[in-house]
Amino acid sequence: MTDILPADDRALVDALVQLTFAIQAVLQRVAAAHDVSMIQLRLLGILRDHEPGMRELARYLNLDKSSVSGLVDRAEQRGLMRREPSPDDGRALRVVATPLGRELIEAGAAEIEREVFGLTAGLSEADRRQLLTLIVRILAG
Amino acid sequence: MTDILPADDRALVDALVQLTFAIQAVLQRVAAAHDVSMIQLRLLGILRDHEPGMRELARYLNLDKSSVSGLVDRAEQRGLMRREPSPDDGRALRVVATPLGRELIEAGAAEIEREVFGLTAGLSEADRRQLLTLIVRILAG
DNA sequence: TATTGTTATACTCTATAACTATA
DNA sequence: TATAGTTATAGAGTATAACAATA
Repeated sequence: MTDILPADDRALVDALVQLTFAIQAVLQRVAAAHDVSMIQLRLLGILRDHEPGMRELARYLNLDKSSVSGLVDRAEQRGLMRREPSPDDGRALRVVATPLGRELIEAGAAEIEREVFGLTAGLSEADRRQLLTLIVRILAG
Repeated sequence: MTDILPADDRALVDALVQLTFAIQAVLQRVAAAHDVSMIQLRLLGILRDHEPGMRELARYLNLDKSSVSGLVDRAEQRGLMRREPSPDDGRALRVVATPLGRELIEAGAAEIEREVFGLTAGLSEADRRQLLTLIVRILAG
């Protein structure tokens, strides 16, 4: 594949959006394999490294706090997480993954890593380095 | 940014997933700006170049046909598309975008192009060419 | 008063199952 | 019988508005 032609902006945008759909399809499939929704998987992903309050969770997920109440309700009913009182603030809660929730997200994350990495099977090691560099620069923008 | 280090596979996967969320956020925002959902915008995107039947639409969107019935119901009520009888098959329909639906998707697509391209503002022309090449190779995989 | 969180309500999106009409 | 599509039903996800409890 040559680099001598100027990039077509629309082609780049189309490629980026198509890539998005391909990756979202992986996430969707992995979530479904564990019988949860993508948003629940994402929520568990946050709980991997955080014990956020409801408001913090709403900010991470870009949802209204009332939506998060419902998400956590259903996840709690499934035994994936629990609400704990905040030690500092009598109004606030901390949402914590249960061992079951942790198992699910660890397994899911491993599958996502394997499958998404698998999308890059056609690239060389140098290509992957280059791709990572470019994406990191986009995300830093 | 140097290329002398070997790529960390997990870092690449994380970057790809984060990029996905960033682009999905753009799509979500553009859809919301036009007061439609992402799935409705995507549906209209299909109607830009096709006049599919309900079953075909379900296949494109990877949804059950009954889900598509509801999507088209609501879009039709908003005047964005209409069902027409198929000339060939008495059972089948063709779904066609109305001028209003066409306006919406043309405007939305332009905004998406502008905003997604904007994400690459920190890249040089050569970087963009390289990025396009890499993504095309992933999608061809 | 402001903040944290829940609840009531309404709507969209989705799948499953049962149905109608046409092929 | 098989296919194209709809409808009934149920549940998840979401936002808005009103609320309770704490800061």
